[in-house]
Amino acid sequence: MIYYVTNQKQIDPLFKACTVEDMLFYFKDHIDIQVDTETTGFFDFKNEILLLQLGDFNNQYVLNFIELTKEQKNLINNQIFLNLNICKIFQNAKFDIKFLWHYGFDIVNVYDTMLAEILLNAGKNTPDGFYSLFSLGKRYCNIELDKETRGKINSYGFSSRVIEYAANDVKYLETIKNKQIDGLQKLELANDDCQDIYTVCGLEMNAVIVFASIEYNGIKLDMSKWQEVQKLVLTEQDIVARNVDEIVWQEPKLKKFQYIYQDLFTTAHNTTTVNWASPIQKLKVLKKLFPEIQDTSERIMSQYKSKHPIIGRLLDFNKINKLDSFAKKMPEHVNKITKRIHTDFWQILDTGRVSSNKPNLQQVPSRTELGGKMRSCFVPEEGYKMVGGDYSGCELRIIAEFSKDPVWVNAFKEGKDLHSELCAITFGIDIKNVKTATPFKPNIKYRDVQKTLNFGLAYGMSEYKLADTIDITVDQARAIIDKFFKAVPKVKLFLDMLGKLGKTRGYIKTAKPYGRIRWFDGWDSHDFKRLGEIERQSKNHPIQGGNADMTKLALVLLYRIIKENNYPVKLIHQIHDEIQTEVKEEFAFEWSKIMESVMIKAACTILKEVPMVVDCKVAESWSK
DNA sequence: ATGGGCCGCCC
DNA sequence: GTACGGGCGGCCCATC
Repeated sequence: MIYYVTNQKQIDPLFKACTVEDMLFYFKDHIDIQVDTETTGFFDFKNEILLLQLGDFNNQYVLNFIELTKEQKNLINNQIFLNLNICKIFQNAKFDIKFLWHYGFDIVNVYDTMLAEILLNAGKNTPDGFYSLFSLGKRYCNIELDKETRGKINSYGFSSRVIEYAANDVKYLETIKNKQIDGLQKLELANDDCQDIYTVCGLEMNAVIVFASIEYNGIKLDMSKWQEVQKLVLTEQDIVARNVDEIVWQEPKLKKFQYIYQDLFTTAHNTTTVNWASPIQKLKVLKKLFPEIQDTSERIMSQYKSKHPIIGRLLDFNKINKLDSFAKKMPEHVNKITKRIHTDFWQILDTGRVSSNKPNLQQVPSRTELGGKMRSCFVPEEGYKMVGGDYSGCELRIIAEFSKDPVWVNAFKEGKDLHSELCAITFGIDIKNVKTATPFKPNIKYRDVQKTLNFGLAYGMSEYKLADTIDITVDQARAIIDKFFKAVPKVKLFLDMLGKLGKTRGYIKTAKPYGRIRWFDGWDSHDFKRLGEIERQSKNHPIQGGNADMTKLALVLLYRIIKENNYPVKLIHQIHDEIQTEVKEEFAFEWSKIMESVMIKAACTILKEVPMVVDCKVAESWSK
């Protein structure tokens, strides 16, 4: 039965009229309630809720949200949303939660059918729309839900079709949830309590509220500072462009090309204007100098760096061009109402990591000097500080923990520098000399080779890639890798075991207590390219995914602590192994200590033997 | 308008 | 018979 909660005298006979109080009475002893909202658009601090739907399989209540009084909203909030005993089931909860917060509601105990479905299928090749409610309805309930009506809902009143559509959107969620939970339990991704944060399911269902809050809070961009940096970028870009131009002018082989900066009076006839931002045009010009050059990427071009001065200039151009596009775009993402930037997270990638969209705040430049300046434009409000924490050497510690290699474990236990320790062993040199040049390449230090190796092995790096990365021959690279694995045999055993496990079972999991699963499909025993991929992904998933599990747990614990104590702290960003918060000035130092201990506590859930180190800093801006 | 490819930014 | 894991997106350019 569909109930329509409204003040209207006449309603469609298909529906029953009822009051908020009637509805609350019906839900009194429920443990699951299915929730959805219909809104005027995507959440942007301006769009509004039109309908709020609450229901179970038998009865769906469609509330005309515009007519709800403050008292009625309070009742719904206290008796349903804040009721710990009632699980609120959503499809894509993050969307609705932000709207509900905007109207003064708060929420605990959430289950998201979309997230559960993503967990169940991580790594699988799924078609577009696989996680939509329409698709879930079909798979789990064999029902064809209406997908036309959404978007045709307007604020002029609600037609019967709209109300029926809205009701159906919450009718099947509980059925879907129950079937998903069966699947999740079979894979040990959930236990009887789907909110248990020490299972993957419970972790994600708690984390969705945290990611909603990070998006809702947003992050402040100091606009005038940003414009200053943008000017610096433009100045630099101009210099680089003129440098390119000058070299083209001086190079006889490039006589017929010119760049826009070419002085009009000296321009020769029959010239072609080159857009250096175009890979195709750039390649055409470079082929005049190096007919065999394949593309204009940094990887390829840098091999020609010593052969012609234009190469270095074009590399500079590519980089500064990139920074320029960041500089140009970022201000467009500042919300008109909040004056802050609100990203949109995708909560569960195949490894369990999170990605960030529109804008991607996980790729704000930081490595170069100008990049660092761009990052420092992200600031706290007046009277607040930025407090950030990051896991130090997170992935390397995970390798140490699970390989149990004594060299790695001891390096972390004793707080030594792992790269230097391993470097001395791999190359058989004294630890004091790890920062000296290698015999095969005088511009590369021993320790840098080791660093590349240590990080690369978590990705299943081959001798070809190592050779490419540090510019040595494949034979030299192979010799280094052999020596390295001889020095730390347990690491090799561990990684080989993971690679084999993934290939034989068709899936791989992160460590206990989580065991986040990643499936491998679309391959057969002859498909060597795919098998190579699976092997590398099998090695990487427990490492990268373990990092993701730990960071998500830290976020959930931090969110709880902030709420319970009403701390003046906002979670504002997450970058894989880093968490950023905005904190009232007078509380910043104390918070940095709390944050450090909570992040370490989260890490200890996964790392039992190897210690974790968290670098927590109070700062005036987001920095490296 | 749309979409694929190039290339570079992040961890 | 491959050749480094996980991402996003601006820009160019071909295509419609």
